[in-house]
Amino acid sequence: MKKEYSETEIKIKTAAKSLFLKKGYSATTTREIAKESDINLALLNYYFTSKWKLFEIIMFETLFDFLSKMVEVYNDEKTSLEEKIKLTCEKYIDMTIAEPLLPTFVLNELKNNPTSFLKMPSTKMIMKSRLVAQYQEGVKKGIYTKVEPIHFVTNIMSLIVFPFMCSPILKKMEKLNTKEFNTLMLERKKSIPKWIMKMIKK
Amino acid sequence: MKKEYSETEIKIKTAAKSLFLKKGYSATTTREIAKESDINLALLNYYFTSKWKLFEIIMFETLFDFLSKMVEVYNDEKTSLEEKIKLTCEKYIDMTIAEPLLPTFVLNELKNNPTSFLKMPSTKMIMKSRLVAQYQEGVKKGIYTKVEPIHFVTNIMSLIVFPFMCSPILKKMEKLNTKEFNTLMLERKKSIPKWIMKMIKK
DNA sequence: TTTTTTATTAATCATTTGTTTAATTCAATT
DNA sequence: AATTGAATTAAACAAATGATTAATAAAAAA
Repeated sequence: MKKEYSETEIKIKTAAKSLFLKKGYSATTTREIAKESDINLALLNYYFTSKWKLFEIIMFETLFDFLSKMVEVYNDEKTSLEEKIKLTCEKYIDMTIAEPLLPTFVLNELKNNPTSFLKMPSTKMIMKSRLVAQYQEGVKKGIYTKVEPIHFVTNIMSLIVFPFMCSPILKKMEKLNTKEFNTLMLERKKSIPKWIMKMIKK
Repeated sequence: MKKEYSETEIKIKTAAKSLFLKKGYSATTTREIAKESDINLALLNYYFTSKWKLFEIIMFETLFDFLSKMVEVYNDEKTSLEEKIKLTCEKYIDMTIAEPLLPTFVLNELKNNPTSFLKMPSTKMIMKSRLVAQYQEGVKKGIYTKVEPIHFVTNIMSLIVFPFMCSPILKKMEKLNTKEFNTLMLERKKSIPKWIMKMIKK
């Protein structure tokens, strides 16, 4: 099913992804991609047909990767609701520290092109996940306060991801360098699960 | 202090802002702006020197507007902490429903150009606001659990703004049209203050 | 009214952009 | 060694883009 990429193709994809993340689709030129990946300009079209096709491939893989990892944690049969939230925080905070430009990039390009990328199969699986089921069981038992599951899921991701998207502002407000900012984000691995549990408990 | 803009300048600025919000800086062309505002292409440079200068003006005004409104609520002398949170939610959810593309646009362009826009004076005023002071008083009194004020402030904005930035995903997940999505967001006017209070209460 | 300044226009310029071409090199197969 | 197909290259193309020019129209000042 998955396509095997040659060395050259990987070089192109890697450079293109890095540039797309930094500058967005429109501001990135094919010549920059060629230079960064150290290949001839024509090879980009030779292997990927067009800048847009290359972008679509990168976007699809990035989204697919993200959603798969999400669904994986959410559907774990062994873990409790609270553990799932903890694991989600740990995983995504680490992931976003490693690739901090990704969330803003994805959401921005998704805004510019809402339809084309959302054929993602895994999108809907989130609402049918074990995590959501466990929350709803808790509501039935009267342990948790009832809100629409979509709010519950959104809140978790909001508290994890949004601070990264605000990093330019937060860094300015608190005079933080990247290392200090990351320390602040790492603190949230422990705090967010506590906050979320407090939010839903009666 | 503030420049008086002519009718033509306003036409240009309005069209430019709308296009920048929709497609971002790079994907917007000067010819599109001219067409949308129904002015001659050369007038853009006549009044605003360059596309970039025009963009800077729009960006500055947008950010200034946003931050001013924020600081205004945060510094109200009459309201309690909980009331401030409620007012913030109401104000920003309404604002973002009116201009849903703004947050993603701002954060994305800020990412591409972290330095140039962050001369904003009001940025640092947030941490010195009455809202933060009131929270810290509560911590001293032992009513609220102690976390860095920056987390407290970030959490509020995260819960308000991030769901809007995810609207393409949320709409897809729940098969929502814009009206239904907005209803969902309006629900959060009441929920977010409750959640935040639960988060900070011991 | 005449003059001067400001606003608007169509046409053009120099670059940049994504993409294609045709030629060449390289590697594998016969 | 000769042949074939894939990979790589430099050069070029056509369209688009930000910006400028020089001429004209409109408004304001004299």
